[in-house]
Amino acid sequence: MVTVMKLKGSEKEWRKGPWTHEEDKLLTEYVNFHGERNWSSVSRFSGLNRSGKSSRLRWVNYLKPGLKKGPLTPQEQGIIIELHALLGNKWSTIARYLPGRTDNEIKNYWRTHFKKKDHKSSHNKNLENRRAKMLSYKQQTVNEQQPQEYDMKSMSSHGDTKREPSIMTETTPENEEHAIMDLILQNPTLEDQFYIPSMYQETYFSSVCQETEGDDSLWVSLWDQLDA
DNA sequence: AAAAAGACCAACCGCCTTCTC
DNA sequence: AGAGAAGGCGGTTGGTCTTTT
Repeated sequence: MVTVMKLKGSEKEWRKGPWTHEEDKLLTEYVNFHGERNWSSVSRFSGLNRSGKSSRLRWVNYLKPGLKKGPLTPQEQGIIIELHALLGNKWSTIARYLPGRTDNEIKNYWRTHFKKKDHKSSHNKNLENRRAKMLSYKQQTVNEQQPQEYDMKSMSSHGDTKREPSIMTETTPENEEHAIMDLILQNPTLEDQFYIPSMYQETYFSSVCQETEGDDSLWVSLWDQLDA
């Protein structure tokens, strides 16, 4: 059901609820002409009665060219699980490593498949241990390198325009984690390949996924095998 | 066949950060 | 420097479809 929202302190009433084809068309025309910015101007220039926030969300999650439709591949699922183990609920960060997938999609996937199931006893503990091991191990490696050797070139390779060079030189925990992740992806050591099998052993991993499709115990047993 | 439960996903909300003036 | 606006993000909700009982 579509409703109309009245904003506090404003006479403007925004339409809410599912988007129509006509609205999608208007929004697409607006973005094609004005680019992905000035979302608050969408209603003024396009005739849409949607808030800027709503318009941006619709574009980013549904209309933007290059978005992949359809179910996540076993490969993508594996990457999500492993990046979540490393990064936690940083959905937008995880999405940067999965071109064509949105943070909302990844978040929905995670909630549907894993959130409700409490694997804390074994699965989650293994993930936490792995994350700690990897960060500790890679931190050592990063500290031994010049920062410019890994930070910016890896950022650009992932199409990440948000992180600027000046920001990357700062040693915030988030930047360090990104740098570690990028370093792992670009220069995998044998140990990395052991810890992140889905990223380096495609054939092995997808065959396992196909054999055990739909079985969440795969991940528990996989971690157990690796930890053995 | 029908009701209940589960799965999936689009969209909204509120908070935080960044930008602009 | 600071206030307000805009953008971005994670959490949550609610509707629809599918599966199970």
